[in-house]
Amino acid sequence: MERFVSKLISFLSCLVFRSAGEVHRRPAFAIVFYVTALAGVLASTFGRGAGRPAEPDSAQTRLLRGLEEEGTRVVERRYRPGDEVYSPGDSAGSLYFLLSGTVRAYKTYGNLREATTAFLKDEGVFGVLDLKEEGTQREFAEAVTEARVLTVRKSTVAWLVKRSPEASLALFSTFVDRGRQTDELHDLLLRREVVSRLAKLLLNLGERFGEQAEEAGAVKIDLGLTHRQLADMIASTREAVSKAMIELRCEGLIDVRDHRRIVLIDVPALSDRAESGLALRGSQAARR
Amino acid sequence: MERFVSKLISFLSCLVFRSAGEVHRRPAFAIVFYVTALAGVLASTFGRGAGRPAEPDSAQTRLLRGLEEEGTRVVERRYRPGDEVYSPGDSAGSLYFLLSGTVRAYKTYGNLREATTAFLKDEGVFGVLDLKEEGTQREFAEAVTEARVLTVRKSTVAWLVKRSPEASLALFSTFVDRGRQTDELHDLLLRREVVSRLAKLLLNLGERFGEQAEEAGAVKIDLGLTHRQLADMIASTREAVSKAMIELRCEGLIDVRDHRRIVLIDVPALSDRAESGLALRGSQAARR
DNA sequence: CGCTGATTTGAATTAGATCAACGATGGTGG
DNA sequence: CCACCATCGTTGATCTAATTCAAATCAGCG
Repeated sequence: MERFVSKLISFLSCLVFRSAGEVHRRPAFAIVFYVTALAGVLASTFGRGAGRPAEPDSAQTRLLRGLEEEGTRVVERRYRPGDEVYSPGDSAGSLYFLLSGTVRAYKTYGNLREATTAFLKDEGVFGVLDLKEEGTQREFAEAVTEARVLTVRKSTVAWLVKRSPEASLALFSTFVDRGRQTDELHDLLLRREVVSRLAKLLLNLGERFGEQAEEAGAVKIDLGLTHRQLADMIASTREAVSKAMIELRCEGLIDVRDHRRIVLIDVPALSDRAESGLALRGSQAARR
Repeated sequence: MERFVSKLISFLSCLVFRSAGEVHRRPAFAIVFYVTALAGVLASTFGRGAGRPAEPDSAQTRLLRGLEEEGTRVVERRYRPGDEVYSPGDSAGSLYFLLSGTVRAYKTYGNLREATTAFLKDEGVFGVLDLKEEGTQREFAEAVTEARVLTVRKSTVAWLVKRSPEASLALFSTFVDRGRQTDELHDLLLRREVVSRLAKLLLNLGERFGEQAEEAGAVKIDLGLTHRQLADMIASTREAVSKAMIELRCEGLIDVRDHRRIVLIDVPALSDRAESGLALRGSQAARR
């Protein structure tokens, strides 16, 4: 009976583009602080995250500074872990700029599974990346950690773009950064085997969020990611990730320290693992 | 022995980011016509493809008209089916605008397989979508049919963007169009079963390239795609596509007429097929 | 007419999803 | 402070779909 109810919920939920997981996980509604900010306020707001703030001269910073100088109206919101920023069907009239914290965008697919399509930390745009106000969101976005997000109406951005070439180029760069991540996601999803996908993911994460580890050449990924989160990023399952992680650990390519601290020991070898599903096998495929 | 040679070639080829298939398929070098064009020339060049020309007011047309009016120097090249536009490692200093014909971008992965990451007809940008001149290509691009491509240095585009807000917005739209396609590719790759992926692909193609078929509500896809090409678009194999096509045909969702003319009979049903790997089954997954 | 490449079919194999079960962990509320 | 509960990490057994391999038919083209 419980099972049936669960199914029913999931079915109904799907109708409105929400997975059952969604519903279960967030019984309480997001608590959001609204801060209507004008130029003066913004000056004190940007780049002061608890975590590593956006680089002082990143494209995003330049863009937001542009907005600031023009004295446009924007909204900063704070989210707590698990809070939803938007979900499919919501208006896509704004762009969202991450100021601090971590946010992920994801889609649901198949039977109640979710695939993380973007993982942002401390900076980055999200939302539907265009300047048309009409559309609707086609994916979910939620805060992973405490996060500060700046919401800007697209008309405002378009107005700024028309006005300032610098802002235009800055916006470009911001979008392009996201584009590159999207490309990496492709590379990831193409790989057949879970180990390959995982290896590739770890390399990507290492490149974007990695810190110098104790050992020379080793990279530390200190995001506290669970196996489930990793699974969602490579379109697989907890169990499969578990096994793959163990495999990589046994091969000495990675190491996991005091729960969740992933260290990439041998990056070149990891790359190999990521590329070749198995370079060893047959390889007569695609001979045309 | 032959087999060994084939392996060796493929191995060596991979080192320079070229699949063996690549090498085998194009024994002759691409023959390319260079047409250095200035403003006056361009006026007579744009939008006169053999195929359906870009809409007179598409973002791309506006953008190119902008270039034209500024009298900037661009290059139009013609490619024959199978000719390579660029491959990984080539400079990414230019943007490529498709004027007529069909072009695809693809990556190689696993053991000599290729995945089509973009499929453009009559219009669209390709190349590394940013305005930095330094990088290198990370994928292949080849002409599928006879094609005319306009090559524009990124510095030229950047210069135009700084100069003209309209051009800036037009470039934006052009990029955004590609972004949407990329998103669709994600949706595609996430699906587990081949039938789902294929159904989704056909729907996408129908939406982008479909024509009204004889029957009401039916959509005709007349691109002359082979099963292999379809397979490359959904990261699968010829055989699997064959079977999936038959399955869809038996269910009366699609029809194939005189070789390669695909007709989507029942679009709504096809959507169902695309969404639910199988809505019927277990569905206890991801219950957290 | 004989080629090459495309399509179709079938059989064998395999990777991974699914399902179940258990100890460990960490946070919550009493 | 402790009991409780949810989630996490791990393992193993089962099952399914898709790749791989092999082979035969068909279509179009020089």
